[in-house]
Amino acid sequence: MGRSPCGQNVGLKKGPWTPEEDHKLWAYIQQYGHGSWRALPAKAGLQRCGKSCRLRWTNYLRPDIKRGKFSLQEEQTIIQLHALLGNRWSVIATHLPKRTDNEIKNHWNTHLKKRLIKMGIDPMTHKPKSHALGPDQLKDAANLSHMAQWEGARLEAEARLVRESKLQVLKPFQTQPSSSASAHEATTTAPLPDLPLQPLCLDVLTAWQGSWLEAPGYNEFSAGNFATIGSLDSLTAPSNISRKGEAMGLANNFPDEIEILQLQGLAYSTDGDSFAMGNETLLIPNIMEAGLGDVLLDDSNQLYTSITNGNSGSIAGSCGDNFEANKNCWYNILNLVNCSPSDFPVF
DNA sequence: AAGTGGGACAACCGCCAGCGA
DNA sequence: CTCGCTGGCGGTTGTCCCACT
Repeated sequence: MGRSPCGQNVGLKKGPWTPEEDHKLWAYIQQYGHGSWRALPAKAGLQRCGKSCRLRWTNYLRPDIKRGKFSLQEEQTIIQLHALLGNRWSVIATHLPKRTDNEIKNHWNTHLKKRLIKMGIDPMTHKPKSHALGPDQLKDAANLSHMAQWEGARLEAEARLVRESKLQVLKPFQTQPSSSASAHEATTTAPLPDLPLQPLCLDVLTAWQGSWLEAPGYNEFSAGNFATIGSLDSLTAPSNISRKGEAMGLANNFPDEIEILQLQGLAYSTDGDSFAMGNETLLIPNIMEAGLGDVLLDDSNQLYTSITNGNSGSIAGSCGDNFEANKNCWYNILNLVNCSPSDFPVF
């Protein structure tokens, strides 16, 4: 490729950013947007490579970043998403508004990983290190693994949708340099209204799932129809999902991203107990009909409270809102949601 | 006061995918 | 299809700070 690595160019500065550099970068992006990161340093008068500027902006200077301590709920979300997705920090970050993937990754490595280890839980598999499951538990674990597989795919698709919907929302206005990394096509200084750039989160999906479940005719989206989509890639690719929706004559009066989300919900819900994808037919426990999103974040944004409301096998009792007071439930979920992506050849 | 070790977090590096020419 | 460029991602390293000896 012939491109010299960032920082190896003569005269380019490395290491911690100074307040002056921050101000230059901030001021430039506020005024012009970042445009091409490669060209930005020279234009902004910075002795840095473009990549360094981009990282500094996306991980630190961006105004839509929340800094400071992670809340308990954020930590629980990270752990649960990590169980589903593994080290896919960017995907996890889309479900934690205002947190960057780098921040989440650091927090995992320095806090959460160690905490899980202290609790005797393998941070990679999210399994207790010495724990033998009985036959019933193994069955539940297998079911939940399948569910986790689907949920992982859905979360990834959501992350992609968040990125793309942000771009779509920004397009008519071009750029608000301070708004987010998604403004990376930005080159103009057109003023923008405050846009709703919060990542679409699990509870949004839950809400939409609720809406389509009540909608007439949703049962038409049968397992057979869905199976024709074929591969997981085509399932999770928004464009394909969108086309599928059009082909099925679904309502067009929603914004694109909402329609796609609705279809994602449909992808999860059948009137039967199973649907097929590729060569695999999945059995879906009742809990699946509510979506694992309900497990992660219910309507009140509390974690793990609704898993026990479904007929989810051997998970008994009720997880309350407070983590400390409900460690057992927390352990149960960790025990059963064993869904390291590497376990799933589909991925 | 100086040295040391560890924690926390910022920043860098290398790889990869997507895109346009 | 290939090539080169760009930006994104995940893993790793560097730096700072603080507690402890």
